[in-house]
Amino acid sequence: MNRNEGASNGQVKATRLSLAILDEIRRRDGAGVTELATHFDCSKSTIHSHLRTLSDEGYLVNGGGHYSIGLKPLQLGGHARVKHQLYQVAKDEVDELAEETGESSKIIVEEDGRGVYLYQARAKQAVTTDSHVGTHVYLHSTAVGKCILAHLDESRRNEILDEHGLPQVTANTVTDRATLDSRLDRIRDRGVAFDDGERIEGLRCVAAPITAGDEVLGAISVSGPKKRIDDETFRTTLPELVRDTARIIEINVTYS
Amino acid sequence: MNRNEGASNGQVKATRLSLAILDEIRRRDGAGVTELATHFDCSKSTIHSHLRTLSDEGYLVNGGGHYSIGLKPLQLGGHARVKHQLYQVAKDEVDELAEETGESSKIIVEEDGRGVYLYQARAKQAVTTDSHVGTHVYLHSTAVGKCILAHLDESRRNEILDEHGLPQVTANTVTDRATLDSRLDRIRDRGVAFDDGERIEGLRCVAAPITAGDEVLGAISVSGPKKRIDDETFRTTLPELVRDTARIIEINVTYS
DNA sequence: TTAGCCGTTCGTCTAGAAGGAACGTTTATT
DNA sequence: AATAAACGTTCCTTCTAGACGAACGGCTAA
Repeated sequence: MNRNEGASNGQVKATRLSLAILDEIRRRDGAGVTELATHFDCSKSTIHSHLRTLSDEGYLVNGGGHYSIGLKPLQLGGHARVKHQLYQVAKDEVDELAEETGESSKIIVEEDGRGVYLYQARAKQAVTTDSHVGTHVYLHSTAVGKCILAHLDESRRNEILDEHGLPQVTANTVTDRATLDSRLDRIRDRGVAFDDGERIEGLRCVAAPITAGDEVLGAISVSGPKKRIDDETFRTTLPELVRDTARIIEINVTYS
Repeated sequence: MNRNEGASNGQVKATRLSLAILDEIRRRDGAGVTELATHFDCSKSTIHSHLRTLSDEGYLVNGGGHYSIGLKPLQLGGHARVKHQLYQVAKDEVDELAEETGESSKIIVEEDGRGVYLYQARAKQAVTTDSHVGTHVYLHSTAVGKCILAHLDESRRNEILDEHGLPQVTANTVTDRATLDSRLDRIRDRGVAFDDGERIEGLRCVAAPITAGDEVLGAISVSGPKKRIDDETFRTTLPELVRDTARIIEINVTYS
């Protein structure tokens, strides 16, 4: 009957469906029983019992038959974040970076071959983008992601790039493996990475990796609109600032 | 035949267990199969299949048999937060409040009769407390909570207080219903609430509710150590500042 | 008023969740 | 070094409870 993929052995099918429902509701920004039943090709009653359970536990909120994400995940996520070493040692520095530059500054870590924003500090005039805490992005299409890619060991890097490929996000996204490799080389040399509208049109970003020994913990970045970040700032001022901040964070890591 | 017990009707038991496991791992700050099997009084293999599923979906990370909370919940939580009206209109104001006062400033909303921190802005010298984004607190033991209680309709307020009671958190916590009621009256009169070490010893907090029409959306606060917030600041300066900021946020709500 | 769509509830059936025992490692003890 | 204890993990069997389809009640629109 159900032609599920073979990789789901020794797992709890009901939980899988519950979590898949959560994710679908996030993607749709809220949903109802019928549309979810259609999407997952199963009965309304099945979906309903899952929704009821998830609502009861605070993972969903039910607004007259329309279900949307509740605040319970925020408790778990907040916990995971606070316990994350990089968050503890980098948050204050990233706050300062945002304040000094007047732009948006972020901490990102790798998970399952993609990048996750751990934290975002926004100065008042900073642009609001679609990226908020918890957002997943492709590693090859952002400066922060390329920092991480550059410092992963080769086998892991190949694994990730094979799995996710190099999807084109904007006109400027690097979609060629050779080009990407040469960029990663330069990132390793310089200690900073650039993104000139590769993920979001008109958005420039400068990033630096945070390493401990031979392991990369994540990366930090400053990003803002092209019209406000001129070439001089983009190529000289910001790289120095971001690189220096990354060094301070690495020292924090060592003594924490 | 059907063993339906208590309040768990028409719900998915496997999902309930999965979510209970997540919460227990959060409380324990990571756990292993055996201790969880003991805690839930069920077989190791059952726990294991749940853990495997949750890890596979990114809700947990498995570090050599020790499981801890993953970053996937951060994605859901971040989404829920960004979609929350109060976060959108209050974040910038709360950032400013933290900067002006040099203390910690928060946004809180009510969920299931308890308070949830939606956002926290910390100035550099601000104290680090146990409360981070997503933390749940009792409404009667914080200034922000009392703001919300004061502006809920009476039936809902009674419902909440009956369900959770008035547990004593510190020596200063209000545990008497009559005392609480008179404080709530004063909060309604003044538009601000105070907390002088009622939740955390030595921590003072000033809060103001955010209302829209007759509905309370949540509350904002500034909190800091008693030694830094003198009586004058605590009773006059901060209340005015917090109240004014709340008014601005309420205007933002109206025009959003 | 009626038709159609929605979320919700109910009772049945069998898929799959739960349990127990055994395995392979790792860590502590003698 | 040998042994024991404890852990996470796997396998297989049993019967619980998750999935289903049909029916219900509430809502909106024609």
